[in-house]
Amino acid sequence: MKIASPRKSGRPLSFDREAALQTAMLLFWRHGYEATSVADLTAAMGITPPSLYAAFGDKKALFRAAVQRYANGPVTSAGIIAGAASARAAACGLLRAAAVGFTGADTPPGCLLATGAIACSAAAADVQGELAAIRAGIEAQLRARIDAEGLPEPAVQAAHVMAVIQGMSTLARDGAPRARLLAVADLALRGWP
Amino acid sequence: MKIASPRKSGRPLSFDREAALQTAMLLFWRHGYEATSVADLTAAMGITPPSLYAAFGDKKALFRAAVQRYANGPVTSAGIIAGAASARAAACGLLRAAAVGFTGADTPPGCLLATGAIACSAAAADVQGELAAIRAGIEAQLRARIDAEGLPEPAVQAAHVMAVIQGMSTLARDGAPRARLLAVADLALRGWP
DNA sequence: TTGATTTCCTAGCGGTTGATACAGAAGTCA
DNA sequence: TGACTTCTGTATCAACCGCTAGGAAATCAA
Repeated sequence: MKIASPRKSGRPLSFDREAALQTAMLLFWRHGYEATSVADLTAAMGITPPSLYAAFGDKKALFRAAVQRYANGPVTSAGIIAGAASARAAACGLLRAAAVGFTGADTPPGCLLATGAIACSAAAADVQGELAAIRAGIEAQLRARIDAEGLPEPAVQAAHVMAVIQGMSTLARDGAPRARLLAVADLALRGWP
Repeated sequence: MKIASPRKSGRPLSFDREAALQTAMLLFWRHGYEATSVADLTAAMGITPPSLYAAFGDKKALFRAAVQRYANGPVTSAGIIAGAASARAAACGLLRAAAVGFTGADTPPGCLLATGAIACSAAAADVQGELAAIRAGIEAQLRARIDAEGLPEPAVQAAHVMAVIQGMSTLARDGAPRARLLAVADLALRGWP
């Protein structure tokens, strides 16, 4: 039974797997899952289709890995929520992180989780569901944080924050600058209980 | 020169053009522009490809006609904004109409303008831009309404309302019921100046 | 060097995409 | 009735889709 360290031998990889995954993530981020073709991916990653399939499985698995890389970056929603001093601080942190993350100079505008698979064919329904599950998880964590403080309407408050975040993704895609998004984030908290 | 009424002669259409357009609109609404194939459309509309192309031009023109039909329905954003008694009433009307419109029993969840062409390939960049222009137009009308009353930060207020509306589309797609969306709409107005 | 192992690229698979040539059918006109 | 116009279905186009078979090339242990 193979326990660990499969003693790699044979021809080594000719490309940086993490760099290729980063490139794929940026493409998916900009164009979404279905509108990004394998030909687009291989061209941007600088590899051929067989290398892509050998390294990542298939297009769906590559997208999942890209989403994983996106969600587990230096700033995570779970980290913001858990590390905040209060539910209000958690909501504020999420909104501000979204405003900044959706308007990065070196990244596509908007949010991969929000736009990666919103309207897609039946063949991508599972991918759509996975992103929805991630969004639901973030919303549930925020709701639990609000509920723990005994604030009113935790579900509605959490849903409102999520809606503003998803909407800011579209605003960013439509060209709204970071300052505008940060102002919207502040405004969204003005109705906090 | 052909002035008007091109004196239709020849074989008449064997299908109801408006009903077919309605069917196409619902398909685009659910799956978006690119994920809806011509084969999907012809199957649902009950016609063959040549009939579709003769009646509507091409897929892009059919989508534009569907968007037109969607935006010019019984309830329009421009009508809500123009008919409201105040800027606050306009924002409230838009938010509530969105909550209701995104959770119709006989229509797909969410908003065609929000999800019809969010993340798409370069070939659909023009369609994406057209939807963005429609969104920008609605936001501009709302902003003008706010500005006319001398309220503070009209641009940010309008952007916030638009963000909540776009976000509610995603919430609806993820299964949020109408009551939840209406509660979010009310909450979004709590920070009104 | 030899053999085992792994990755590499070339070429192409079957299927789907949006869109159309063609010929006949079904109407309106005189 | 017959000329004319328009719509209809069949059958298909070239291009692209996600994906892979097959063999050459590169690295390892021995």
